[in-house]
Formats: sequence, structure tokens, C-alpha cells
Amino acid sequence: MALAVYNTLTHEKEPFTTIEPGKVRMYVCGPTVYDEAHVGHAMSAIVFDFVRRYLEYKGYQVRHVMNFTDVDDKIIARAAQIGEDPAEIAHRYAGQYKDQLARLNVLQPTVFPRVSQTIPEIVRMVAGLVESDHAYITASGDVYFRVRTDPDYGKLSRRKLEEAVTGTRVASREEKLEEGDFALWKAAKPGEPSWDSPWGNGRPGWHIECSAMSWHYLGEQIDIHGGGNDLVFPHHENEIAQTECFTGKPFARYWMHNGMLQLKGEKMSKSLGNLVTIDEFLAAHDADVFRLIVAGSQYRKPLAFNEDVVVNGERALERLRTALRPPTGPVTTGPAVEALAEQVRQSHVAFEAAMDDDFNTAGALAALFDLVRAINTARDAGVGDPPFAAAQASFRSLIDVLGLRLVVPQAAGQSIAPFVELLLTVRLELRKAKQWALADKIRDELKALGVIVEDTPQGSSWRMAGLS
RNA sequence: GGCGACGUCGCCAAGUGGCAAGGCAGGGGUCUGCAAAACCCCCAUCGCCGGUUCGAAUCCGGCCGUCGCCUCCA
Repeated sequence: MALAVYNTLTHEKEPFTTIEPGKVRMYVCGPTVYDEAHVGHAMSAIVFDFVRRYLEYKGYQVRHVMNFTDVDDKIIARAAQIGEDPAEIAHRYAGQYKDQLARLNVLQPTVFPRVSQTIPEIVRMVAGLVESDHAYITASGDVYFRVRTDPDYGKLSRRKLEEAVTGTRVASREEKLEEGDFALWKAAKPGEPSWDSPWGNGRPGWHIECSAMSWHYLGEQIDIHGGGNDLVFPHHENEIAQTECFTGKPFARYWMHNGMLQLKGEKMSKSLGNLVTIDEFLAAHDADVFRLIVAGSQYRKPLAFNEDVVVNGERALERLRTALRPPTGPVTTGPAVEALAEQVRQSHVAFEAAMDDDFNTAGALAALFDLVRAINTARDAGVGDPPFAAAQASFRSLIDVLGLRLVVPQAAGQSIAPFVELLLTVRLELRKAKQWALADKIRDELKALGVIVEDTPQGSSWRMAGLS
């Protein structure tokens, strides 16, 4: 099986090969930390977590870098607004985001660099670009990238340079030579964070940080560069321009972009104000629910996010969990056992075929549901433990690739367990005495309290209802 | 206006040339004291119009609709 990856640069699915055999260098654009992260950020993080987990499943060693933009206009603006130090704000939200990613079961990136800690590399890169005449310094100490010096400019977003340049007069206040030029370094303004540089005090422009961090932590050329598709232009276009003009080599082999999460038909974004924060979501739902929502759709397409979708996610999670329920019979040989083993094989093949096709998680999920059915059928047929556990272990190994934990929700502490058990003991007596009305009342009342009771030939079982 | 993407069952959503995956919901069964869960069965010709082809949801053209980018954005 060969992995194929859709490359934004070529608009085609391409066979996946790496610069270094067996190793993947992956850079994913992280957030600007000036406010609460929302589920749109989570979607992007999870998409690339799927990518990473599957690459590791395939045996690659992945070096994964995800940045925090902690020096930025918006952070400074926010700081001024609430009277707090910009660095404090950035530090706080970065910490929060890391914590949220952990709760979402996103694998920790190999490196989590921040702009404020990458200044020397940024300065070196800007200096190199100035030296090679790809950049120029203005009277006030800003440094701009001269877009015209890059013949390939526009190749990622398929824009012609003229479109970005013609017809727009250079704003008088700005000192850049042409409209398409963009800032590599901004001269310091009073009260703003700044660092020393050959061009005077200042701070990095928006795009240079990613080029510098990628260069510093992954080298001149990387395998995968990822981010939301709203970053294609200008951010990634400018990154390519800077890096390639600086190194003289092609930058990333594969550019991967996830689609936007849509809330009420619009992109969820801070500026539109239509957002659900990660904390809000996780307060009401299991992280697996969100992962299932993301996995249920092709990552490049826009993803609808609404109450129905969330409910679907809850139900899908509940269904996946049924496969982990224990076996009830002793059968270890025979057709039912063989059928189970066969389905396990088929599911693995189907799962990998789907993931190999540009990380088709929705297809992979379908393979998983087929396996769930096979496991449940085997349980009903009385298949017991050595083979049954093997099938469940196999199921687990695939679930892991999607980062699903499938933990059964626990009651607040384990404190209610003895009381529920007691009620069920009493209820068993009632059932023996055919006191159906009372027995049913107990079951109904428990359900109202979030405890689901199910009667089986082996006795009654109980579990907590899913969160929310 | 320019660039790009998308439009598949009530909802979510795979499939990119050969008789339309999967989940949820819905209908009918098995099991059960009942219920739930599980299991079995049923449930779409793919926005519209043309074209290419033996054959198209899948390729081409037009139209309609939705979304993203072009300013900060995962």
C-alpha cells in the first residue's frame, strides 16, 4: 500500500516520499495566542494529528513542529486594551492551548517553538534576504521583502504578481516600494516589545517566524507543511518566497491545508464572533466526540458544525464503545471465530486503504464500524476470550490511529457505584418476584439520573450515559 | 471584480469512468416480563442543462447555489 497525499502546490494527489527515508519533517502553523482557542483551531490540530499518527503507524519517525505566534499586532492590541503585558497574555493563552490539545488527545509536537524565542534565527534570515537583495530597508527601519525578486511568487495560491500589485497605489504612510511587498521586520514603536537587530530595534513581521522556525528546527527543506486553507495566501505564499529565496532550494514537498469549520454557514472565526471555544465544547462533551466529527469528513472540505453534528458524534462514539464490551461466551473455535478473524483482516485492509488515500478518515471510520458489527456479532454468537480479546486489541490499534480513547464515562468519582449496585440488587429481587412496575420504576428513575441499566441473560449491567 | 473549492438519501458523509461505503434518524423482525443494547432485513441514481464515451455521481462546457482567500485568521 502506498500513501498518497494531496498537495496544494500541484493540486494533485502525489505518492508520498520523504527527504530522508523513514523520517518525516512536518511543520504545522499554530495559533496566534491572544485569545481563547476555538473548535476551528482544534479541527486543524486534530487533522494534523491524524496525519502524524498514521505516519507513525506506517513506521515513519515524525519530527513535528508546531509554533506559537506570541509576538504580533493583535497580541499587542489586546495587551493595550486590557492593560496587561503582551508576553503575559501570550504565555497564558499558549499554556491554555497546550492543555486543551492534551485534553483533545493530540500528540504533543516534537518542538513547540515561539517567536519570542526564535529571534536570532529570524534576524539571520532577514539579514540573509537583505544581503541577497530580496529585501530592502526603509528610512524608518522597517524591512520589506521585495516580491518582484521572486519569479515563482504566487505559485501556491495561483495568483499572478500583477494582480497583487497593479491598480493599487502604495499607501503614502507606508514605505514599501510595491503593494505586494510585505514586512519582514517592523521598526519598534514606543511601548511595544522589541529586539535589537542590524536595522535597529524592532520585531518580526508575521510570515518570517514560520520560515525561521521551520529552518531552525527542521532544516532548509521539509516534507510536510500544514495549516488551515485560510493561510494559503498570503501567509504560506510568503513563507515559500522567503525560505526559497533564502536557501535557494524548494521548501516543502507537500503543502497540506484543512478546510474551515463552518458555524451557521460561515467560517468560525474570532473576527466574525461566531465561535465555540474548545473549553466550552469539552465542558459538555467527550473529546472523542469532536475527533469523530472531524474524522467523519474529508479534511480538505469545509466541515459543518452544529447541534445535529454533535449529536451524531455522540451516537457514533456510543456505538464504537459497544465493541469494547466484554465477551459473554466461551466459544474459541468454529465458524464464528473464523468469521471474526476474517473481518478483522478485512477491516485492517480497508482502514489502511482509506488512510493511504490522502488520509480518508471517513472511509477509515466506515471500516471501523464494520469491525464493530463483526465484534458484536461474535459476542452474540458466544465467541469468548482468546480470540475475542484479540479482535478487540486489533480494534484498539486502529482506534488509536484516530486518537480515539473510547473511555466509558465514569460517575463522579466511583462514589455512586455502591448505591447503584444496591439498587440493582433490590431490583433483582423485585424482578424475581415479578414486581415489574417497581423494577421498571427503578430503571427509569436511574436513567433520569444518567445511569443506564440494561438487562441481559447474564444479569443487569449499568453505565453512565455519555456526557451531555 | 480576481483566484480557489464545493453541491451525493431527512441529517452528517465516503466514492472521481463499470451496476451508489459508513454513521444518525426512520420502517420491519430476532431476543426480552417490558425496555434498552446487540444482531438481521428495508430505506438515494448523485444541483440543473448539454456534450464525450459501449458505459459518468465520477471527464468536458454552460447555468444555478454555497463557501474560502484577495486585510488579521486553523
